[in-house]
Amino acid sequence: MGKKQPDSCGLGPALEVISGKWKALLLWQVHKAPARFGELKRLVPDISEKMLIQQLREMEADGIVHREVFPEVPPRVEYSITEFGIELDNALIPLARWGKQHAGRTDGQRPGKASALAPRGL
Amino acid sequence: MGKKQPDSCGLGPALEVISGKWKALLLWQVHKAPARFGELKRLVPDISEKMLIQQLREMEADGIVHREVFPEVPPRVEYSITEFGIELDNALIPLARWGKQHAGRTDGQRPGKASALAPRGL
DNA sequence: TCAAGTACCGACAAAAATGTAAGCCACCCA
DNA sequence: TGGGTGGCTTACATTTTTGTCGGTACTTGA
Repeated sequence: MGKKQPDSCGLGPALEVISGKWKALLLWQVHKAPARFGELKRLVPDISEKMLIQQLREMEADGIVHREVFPEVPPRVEYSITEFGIELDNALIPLARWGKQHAGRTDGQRPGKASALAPRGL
Repeated sequence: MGKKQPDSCGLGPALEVISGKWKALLLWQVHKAPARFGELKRLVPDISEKMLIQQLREMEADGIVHREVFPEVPPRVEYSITEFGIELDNALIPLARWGKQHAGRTDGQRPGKASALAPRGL
């Protein structure tokens, strides 16, 4: 970090925020509607509880999702998208369109990939 | 892949294509101007040769950069951005703007991060 | 009393991504 | 004959990310 490079285009922070295996998927789920922990678990069946909570916490720290505890019985925790998250979502639309338009050129070509990242159905 | 989910928004492929530690940076460099191997090495000083060639090859496989060998002496290899890559670049602009606008909310908050991904100056 | 549901935490292990260092081959120049 | 450049390749090590599995605390229902 000695010399500040003139090429700070903002992509770094942005990519960091969504580049978890499940983050985009989770962002999209809470974008559709607020959801509670167990609900998200059901919506994204292949995620483990550890990963679910971990990614949610990071997204919370990054300000794109909001976590609210309702002191009821049984306890209820709801995750919802923030304004900040909605803007991110919108910024992702062109990228999604790009991926959709040219689907098939990249996907399925590399056999050894596509297992760790991009679970499926993005 | 048993049941096709209705939520194929294209983000998966797109994220897979740019989510390497150096890919966005490299895409941006070849976007500015075609460059040869050693040139890229100089432009992105912290990348190792192995990573450089690896990421370039993957980007080539994904169709976003083009590799051309000039049978000269000394041998010359030039990497340039493709049409496909330019479109990707454009699709990334809103995302970059998002990251730039809200810089500081995410960056620098998590001490243990920012080392593996997003080298610097994105 | 036992099972089940909700929302987690944490140790450990596997897998994936990245880094380090060395070597290769063809050529040029001295 | 030896060193330097260009564009790689390969083996191996380290770091980062993700997964597995078990446990916690509380409460309701059978």
